[in-house]
Amino acid sequence: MIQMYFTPIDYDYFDFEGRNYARIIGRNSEGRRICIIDDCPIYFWAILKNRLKQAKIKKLIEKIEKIKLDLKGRQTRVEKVELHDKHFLGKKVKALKIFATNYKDLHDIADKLGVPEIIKRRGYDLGFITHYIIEKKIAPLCWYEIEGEVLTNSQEFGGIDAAMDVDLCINLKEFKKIKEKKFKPKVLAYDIEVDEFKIGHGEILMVSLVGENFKKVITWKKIAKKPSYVEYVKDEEELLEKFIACVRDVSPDFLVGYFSDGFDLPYLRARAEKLKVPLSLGLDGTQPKFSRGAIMTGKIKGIVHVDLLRFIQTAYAQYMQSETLSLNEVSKEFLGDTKKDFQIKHSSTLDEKQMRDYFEYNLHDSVLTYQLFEKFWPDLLEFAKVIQEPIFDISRNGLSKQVGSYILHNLEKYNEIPEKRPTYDEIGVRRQRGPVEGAFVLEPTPGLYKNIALFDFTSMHTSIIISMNISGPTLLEKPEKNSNSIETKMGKFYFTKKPGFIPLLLKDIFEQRKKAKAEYKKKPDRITLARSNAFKLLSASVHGYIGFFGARYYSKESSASILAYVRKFNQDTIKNIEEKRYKVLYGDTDSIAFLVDGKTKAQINQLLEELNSELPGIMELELEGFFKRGIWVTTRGGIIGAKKKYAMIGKDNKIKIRGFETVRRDWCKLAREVQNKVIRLILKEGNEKKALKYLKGVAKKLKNREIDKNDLIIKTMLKKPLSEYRAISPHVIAARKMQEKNIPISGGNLITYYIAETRERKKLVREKVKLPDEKGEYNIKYYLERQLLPAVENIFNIFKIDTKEIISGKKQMTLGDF
DNA sequence: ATATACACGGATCCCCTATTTCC
DNA sequence: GGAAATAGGGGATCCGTGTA
Repeated sequence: MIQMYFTPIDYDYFDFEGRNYARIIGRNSEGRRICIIDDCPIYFWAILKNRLKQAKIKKLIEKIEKIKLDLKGRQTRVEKVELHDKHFLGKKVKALKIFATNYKDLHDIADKLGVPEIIKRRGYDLGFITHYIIEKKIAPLCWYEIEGEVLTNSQEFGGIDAAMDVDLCINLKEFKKIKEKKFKPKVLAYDIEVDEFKIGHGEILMVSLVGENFKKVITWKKIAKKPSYVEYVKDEEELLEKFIACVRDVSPDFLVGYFSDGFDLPYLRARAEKLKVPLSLGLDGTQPKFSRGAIMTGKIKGIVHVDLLRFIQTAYAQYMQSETLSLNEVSKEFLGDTKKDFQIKHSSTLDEKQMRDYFEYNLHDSVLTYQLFEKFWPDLLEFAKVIQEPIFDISRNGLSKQVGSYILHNLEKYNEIPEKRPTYDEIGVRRQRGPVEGAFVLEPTPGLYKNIALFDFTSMHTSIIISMNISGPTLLEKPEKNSNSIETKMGKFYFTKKPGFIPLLLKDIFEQRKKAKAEYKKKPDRITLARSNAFKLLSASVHGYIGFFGARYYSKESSASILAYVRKFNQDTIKNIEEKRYKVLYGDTDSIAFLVDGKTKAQINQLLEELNSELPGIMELELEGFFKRGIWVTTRGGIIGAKKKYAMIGKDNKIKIRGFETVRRDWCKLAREVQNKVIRLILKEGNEKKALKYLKGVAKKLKNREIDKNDLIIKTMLKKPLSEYRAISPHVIAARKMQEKNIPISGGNLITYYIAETRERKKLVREKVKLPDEKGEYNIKYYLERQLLPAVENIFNIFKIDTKEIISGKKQMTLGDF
């Protein structure tokens, strides 16, 4: 027997003699790599019909206990059956806990239970790892004092210890959770360079590897003076072998790439296959396994393969400034560093110096990836600990999956049996029912306003779910007295006031977030911040989860009700503010902007307090801030006020711009910058004259072809494969042109192009599209009339200035000379 | 494949009518 | 003179990208 402190990092499982065993790879407190083997009770639930007689239940149990199955070359049987008092969807039920030998057979056993006494069968679709973590509570990256039997050259489990490249293999006997210990994971970042982008179609030229005190570029492209970090190999075959040897040598906990699920790892595999080099990266010598599906996922046994891009996509993208999630932009935002400048060309055309730059470039990509991982590690760590799923999944799962996992791991507190995943057909039906009515947006009156106050509801959807106790299980079938009710387009819905487990769970998330936030304020550090963010993201996603057709706890009625409350509280509050004789300018979902109108700060706070006193439960309205000026414009060509488009300037001169072309990446830089400057000039001084003068200057430059073509590039995302486009828009044409030039194009590519002059008169914009490096002159008419003017004309319209006339020079200026 | 709805606005698509062109 | 081609207007639709 051996005893040690241990933290789990990666989980998988195997079958031995028909039984499931979890295999957990982790580290002990000395930093040694440990593999522990453990099992857990395997069972699912059969929910019984109401008021079954004891004798009948007993008979049923006896019958079930006799079930034996022989499938997939494996014998399986029910080992025992217990009767339990449980909850299902918030209701008390009697349920049978049916134990069996193999998790994979639970579904088949459940299929054998089609008897009238059993109304539902649940809990067989969680996945073994999730089931195991729930059952044993050995959660990722927590710390445990473990006790077990060392496996050395033992025949137990088919000689597993000999196959695994770890320091120690232990058959777990006892464990208990202990206080957190410091843990610094071993990380290796990697990146490959190739000549042909299509997976496996070209040779791998080089691969870089970066770890702590470790920097290497492996290549067979040889030059005269090689940098010290470069290591030569004979050919591509040897490059693969060397790469594998390096990974095995460093033996990292995490092998990290950027877009490596979609590119680097599949490329390595494809080349390895072609050259018949086994890509044995796994700790047991196995090759990476790729899951099918639109997005490929590469899994390496024992080493957690992390594609950072995917984690950033789900957990961070919505809070980021970057326009794309390219390694370059993300590094700039989070590290203040960028990729090395290097124009990638076919390697055969590169001279010695360029090749040296290429090495440097390749290495630096891994350096950035390594540093980004360090940056995001606290977030990955806290997410994994909060949600209790392995980092491999945490780093790839979308928000619905994360919320779903969190719920599953916390059901036991409420004695709940898990609901099943919807079937494919059920999802189809749910999707067909269409969307529910969303939030309310108040139409603004266009204009420039002074002294504005902004209120907003704190975590509005979340606080409504909690305060009004909304969820599928708390929805009442029939109206009841003393319940919460709300009118929606789908009908009137009633929710019990007896707290349901989903609102309670959400309340718990909400409170834990508050706690983490307070902790962070007291002692700001990366970990408490990450924890706070994890709870924040989780709590903000629950409403989306409830309305998501793939969710276990999907409830369209609940989603409709939440949104109906959102509208109601916002509209009622607007009415209340107006009744107090304030002029409300604008409101969107959970916010309300209104004129201060000479009132003092204390009076506004008094108003806030009054409004808050009428709100139920934990709902709260807060003062977001005071603003010196704000502008709202009309819709294009219309007279009505445009929603989701405004700009305000705070007391601190900080400018908040929402929805305007300035913040949209599918407008050219010139239009965006000019609009931004115009907005700033107007907000800062409340005077449009300077802005107009500035605009005139830019228009003149544009007409004289003095504008840099780079400022006129339009960027648009290709969102799907080229062939799927029904409307052939300019960016589709640009993408086709790129394809003709053998630049690989796929959904997710940011397409750049500009609009050029053409010899003949062409009607459609798409006929004037040119790629940035294509020769041509920019189309003055297009950029004037379709970019520059549209971006600012609505703003000047507020001041009754018609920019069209001024720019085209058809009419004398009405504002005097400047 | 998958958190939700609302909203703007460019560009094309598509149908219609009026006008021009062609034989 | 009549059919076919073309232009253009305007609403519908597609598409991308924001706000919340």
